[in-house]
Amino acid sequence: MTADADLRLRADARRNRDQIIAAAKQVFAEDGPDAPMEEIARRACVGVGTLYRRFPDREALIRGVARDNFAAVLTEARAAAAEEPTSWKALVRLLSRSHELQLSIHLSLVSPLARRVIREDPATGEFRHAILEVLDGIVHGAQAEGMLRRDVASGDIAVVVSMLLRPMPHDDKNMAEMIRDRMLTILLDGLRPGSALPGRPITSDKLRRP
Amino acid sequence: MTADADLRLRADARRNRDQIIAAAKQVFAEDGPDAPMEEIARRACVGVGTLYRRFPDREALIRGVARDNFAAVLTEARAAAAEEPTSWKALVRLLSRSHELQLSIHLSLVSPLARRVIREDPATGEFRHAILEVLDGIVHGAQAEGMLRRDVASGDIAVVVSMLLRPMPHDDKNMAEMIRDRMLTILLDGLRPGSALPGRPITSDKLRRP
Amino acid sequence: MTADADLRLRADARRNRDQIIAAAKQVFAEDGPDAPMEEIARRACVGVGTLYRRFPDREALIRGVARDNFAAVLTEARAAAAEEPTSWKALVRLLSRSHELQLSIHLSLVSPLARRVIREDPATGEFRHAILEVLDGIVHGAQAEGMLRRDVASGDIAVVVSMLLRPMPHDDKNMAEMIRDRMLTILLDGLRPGSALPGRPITSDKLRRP
Amino acid sequence: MTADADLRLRADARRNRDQIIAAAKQVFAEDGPDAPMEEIARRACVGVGTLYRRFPDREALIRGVARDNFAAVLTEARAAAAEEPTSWKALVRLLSRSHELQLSIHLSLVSPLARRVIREDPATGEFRHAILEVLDGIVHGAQAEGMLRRDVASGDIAVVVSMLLRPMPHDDKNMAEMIRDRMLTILLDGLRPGSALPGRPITSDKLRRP
DNA sequence: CATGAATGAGACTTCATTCAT
DNA sequence: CATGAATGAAGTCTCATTCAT
Repeated sequence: MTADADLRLRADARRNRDQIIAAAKQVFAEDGPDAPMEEIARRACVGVGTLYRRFPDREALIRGVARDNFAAVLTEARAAAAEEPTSWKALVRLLSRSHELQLSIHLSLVSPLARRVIREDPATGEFRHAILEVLDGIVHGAQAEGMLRRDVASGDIAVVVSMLLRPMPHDDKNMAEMIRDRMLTILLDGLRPGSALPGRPITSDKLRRP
Repeated sequence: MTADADLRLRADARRNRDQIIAAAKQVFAEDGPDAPMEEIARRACVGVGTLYRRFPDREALIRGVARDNFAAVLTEARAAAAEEPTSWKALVRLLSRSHELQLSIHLSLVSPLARRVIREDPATGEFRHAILEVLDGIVHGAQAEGMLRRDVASGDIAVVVSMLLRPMPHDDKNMAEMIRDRMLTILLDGLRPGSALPGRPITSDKLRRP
Repeated sequence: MTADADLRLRADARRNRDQIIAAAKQVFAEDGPDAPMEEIARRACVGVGTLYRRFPDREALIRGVARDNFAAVLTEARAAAAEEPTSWKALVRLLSRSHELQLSIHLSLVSPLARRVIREDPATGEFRHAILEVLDGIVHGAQAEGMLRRDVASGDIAVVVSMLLRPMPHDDKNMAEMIRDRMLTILLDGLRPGSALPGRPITSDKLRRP
Repeated sequence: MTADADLRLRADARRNRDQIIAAAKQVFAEDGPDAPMEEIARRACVGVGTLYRRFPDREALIRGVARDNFAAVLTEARAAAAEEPTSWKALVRLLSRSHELQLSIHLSLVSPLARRVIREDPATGEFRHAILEVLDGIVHGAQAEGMLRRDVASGDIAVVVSMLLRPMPHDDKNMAEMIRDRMLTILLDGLRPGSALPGRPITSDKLRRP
């Protein structure tokens, strides 16, 4: 899930690195990607110095989080495709619970810096590509099953996912979850074969540079 | 549009205030609500001193922007309700073009500070309340017209609006617009009477504390 | 002696600016051009913020000091040329007491950063050019007087000055002064018409990019 | 060349030490004595830990470099005295090419820290003493030969050396060399018997605390 | 009142030094 | 012993806010 270079880290260094990524995910999610580096270091129980040794600057850290994150999403997408009996069910699963994905979306949504960093990182780009490929398969499958309207493509689905996974405007956990479920249903209803959509299907390569 | 106290401002002071709000909207939209105060002052063509005379601190400025913004949305919602021939059309109009609304949503989305400030400001709260009341009327109207599924309430619609108006994940203006149109159609399809939604309708008072 | 833009500064800002330059000269002379900015601010009796408002970063400060410094040297050179009865005496005066010059030399000697900044600043370059022009006149005059060997040019003299004005390797003030006097005499003796020098005279344009 | 204790080092440890000193010389020459320790370690192809095992802190490293350096200078001075046919020629040779010396001078010139460390290190002091003794012999010899003015002492010569060996204000290698040659000739001319110098000869003990 | 200068707290980053592996 | 990871103090710089002009 992480770059090859990291595999050669000493055990303790490796542990630190993971703690830092985990802490950064948390803090980024809570305070946005401008959160103080010290806060992240504290959360990871390391000194700032260690953080900076592993990630030379904020951009590198964002990059690190994004890669780890996209990698996790890819895993999740593959699992959904492999484990669900139908493509439509895989799609529903992806739409309902991709918590990892949420962070990436939040990140690239909120901060111009983060957006740029993510866009410019080739490794993240590859993950994105792989994810969209899996999604492509699911979309075509669901269309073949007659469950999904034929005038959408995996790019449309990516957008739907991103809409669903953005932070819901409610602080209450349960409420937020119910809201999300309702929106999911509305969207799924809207995704069934029905009236024609405007424009052309958003194919995955249209999102290459989001 | 603004609190009563402001009405007594001298003409030039008034102009300053408006310039500042306008500049702040721009800058907040571009750089988020943590943008340097000097930048906002510069854009408004006033000194920081003037900005601080009008808005004692950043929170006051955010408050000012939020009020102005919610007021504009209210105006827009009332216009839609008054001018469109059917409630359903009013709803579609609200969903398609509420650029003012976009900023509020962006603001309360992105920054914990802004979220708190908006939530805690009673004046903004009143605007929100008024907006949801108008929306209530539209929703009931559209349901009476048989165009809108009966298991949604104005709170659900507010959520739908917020989903649609968040920044779309694409830098190309046209692409972003097409994406939005497609999502709008999908959502409208999903909002037509159809399969049952999970949970209970989100009534407007459920969103009182967003 | 300072750039035009500075003339429009408010009176207090102007005073601050001058204090900062003066403090920076002192501190640079004592601790080199890597000295903490805070130290300089303290010496100038201003906050760091003020220092950074006037000079956006260390390079800008070095540049400011260099300009001020070269301007002073130019004044000194012109005074020597104008006030001394013979060119040779003007030359001797320049060689003996150009305390201002000392700092510039120290600066450009000691720190790669300072060297680069000084070299790349066009304003400083113009001062340097003007100084070398004055020196040219003095050199030619002294040669016409028969006091100065004919196989040197103003560039050579600039080098001699720089050798003399570098910090002498002794902490005792008086000792350092005596040492300098002795070296001055040795050098003046060496500069009188005598045995041929190797190479070609260093003309001022050879030092354009020192 | 180095203190006795070092002689007992195992061969590989010895090699490490030498690599470190060599790297430090390079790096000090390029970036000054404040250069990062890691940089020096990297250049020496050892870990920082090894560097710190050999030299407990930066001062110790500077001390090590200074000793090594002064030792080399002493060797060079002795060689000049022994190999040149006349004392004057030995003097000229010392003045023209003492690259080792250059570093010491650079060091003690540039950084207050280095200056203090060098001054306070007894071992370096002894080397300095020995060097000045050799120089004394050369000076007296040259005076006896009638080539050197009688009102100078070895301290004066040390100063002349230090003037000549400081970095010349020019980036072009060839130019710098030509400049140095010209200055050498001027100084040698000035050192021939001639007009009386001011002050008293700088004897070597006057430089004991430079 | 408007202006923009000054302040200083706080965030970022670097690096000397220590210490676990 | 060698290594390079971890630490945190210290320096750089930014910006919210106050205040003199």
